[in-house]
Amino acid sequence: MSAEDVPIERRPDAAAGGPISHAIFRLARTHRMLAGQLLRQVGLHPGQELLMMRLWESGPQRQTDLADEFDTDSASMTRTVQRLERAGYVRRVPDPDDRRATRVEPTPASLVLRKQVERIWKDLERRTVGEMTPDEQREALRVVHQLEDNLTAHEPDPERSVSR
Amino acid sequence: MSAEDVPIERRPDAAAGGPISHAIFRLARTHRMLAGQLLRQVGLHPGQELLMMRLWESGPQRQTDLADEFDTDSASMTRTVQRLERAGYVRRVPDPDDRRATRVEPTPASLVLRKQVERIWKDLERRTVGEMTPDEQREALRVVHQLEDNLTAHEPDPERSVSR
DNA sequence: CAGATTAGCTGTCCTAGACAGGTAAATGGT
DNA sequence: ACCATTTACCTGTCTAGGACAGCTAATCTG
Repeated sequence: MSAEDVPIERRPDAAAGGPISHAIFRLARTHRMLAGQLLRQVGLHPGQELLMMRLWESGPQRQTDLADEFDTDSASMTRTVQRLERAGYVRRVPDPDDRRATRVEPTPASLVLRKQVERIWKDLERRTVGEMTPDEQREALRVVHQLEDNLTAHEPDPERSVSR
Repeated sequence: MSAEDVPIERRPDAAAGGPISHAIFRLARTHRMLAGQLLRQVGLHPGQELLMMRLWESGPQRQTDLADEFDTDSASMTRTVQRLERAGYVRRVPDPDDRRATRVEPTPASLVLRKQVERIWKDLERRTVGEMTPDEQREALRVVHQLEDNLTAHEPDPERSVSR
C-alpha cells in the first residue's frame, strides 16, 4: 500500500488550510441535507427532530434546559417550541414548582411522528454507515466523538464575557 | 481495558436510533458554531468563507458552477454572491464566452480578508484536532471522508424527480 | 427559425441564530 | 417585610439561508 492509494485530499487545494475542518463541513452539509430531505416527508426541519427525540426519551423539559441542551438561546427555543406547538407535537404545561417556567412535553399525537422519525433516523444511519463493518462503525463513532470533545474541551467560555 | 472504559454513548438514550448520525449532528453543530464565532470577527458568516476560499484558490467562477459546487440552487447563490459583493469581497465580470453568464471573482480588497480567514481556519483546525497525533488526524480525516462518501454514494438522485 | 435549455435574477415563505429589549416570578440581603 | 437582582420566558428586529415559482435573456438543437 503506497501513500497514493488513499487520496488524502479529495479537493486538492480547497482544504489546504484545514483539511479536517473542511471535511467536517462537507460531511455536515451532506448529512444535514439528507436529513432535511427525509424529514420533510413528515414536515419537520432538521434539528426539530432532535428536540422531539429528547422529549420522547426524557419526558417533559423546561425550555431553559432545552435551550441549554441544544446550545441555543431562550429566544430561539421559544420560537422552535412555538412551531412544534402549532404543529401539534408539543404542549406546554405550567411548571408547578416555578410559575415562571413552563414544561414542554410531547403530545400523544406526536407518538405517530415518533415512529416515523425513528424510521427516518434508522434510514439516515443506514445510509451514513454505508458498507462499514461494525468495527469500522465503532471507530467512526469514536472519532466523531473525539472531534466533538476536542472542540468543546478547551473552550471554557461559560460566560460569553461582554464588557457590560 | 474493559468495555466500560469508553462510553459508547455519551448521551445514553438520545442517540439510540442512530448513534453516528447523532454524533455527526452534534459535531457539526459545535464546529459550525465555533466557526461562526471566529468568522464573525471578520464579518463573514459560516459558509461564505468557503465560497471565498474557492475563489481565492481557483480563480473566477461562474455562479452556476459555484451553486453546483456548494449543493445549492442558483437563487441562493445569487443572493450569497450579492452579499459578498456588497461587502466588497467579490466582483462580477461578464463571461466573455457566454453572455448569459457572469464570472465571480475575488476583489483585490479581499486579499486582506484572505489572510484573516486563513488564520481563522488554522485556529479552527487547531481546535478541531486538539491533542490528536498526526496519525490520529489522518485516521480522523479518513473516517470523515468515508462517512461523506457513504452519504453521497448510493444517492444516485441526479434529477430531483418531480412529477412534472 | 422555433422550441427547449441554460444562466441568472426576483419574490415569497419558511427556519434559524444573534441581539436587544420587555414582563412576571423567584431569590437573597438587609 | 422590602427592594434589588436574577431567572424564565416572550417579542421584535436583523441577517443568512433553503425551497419553490416565475421571469428575462442568451444559447443550443433539430
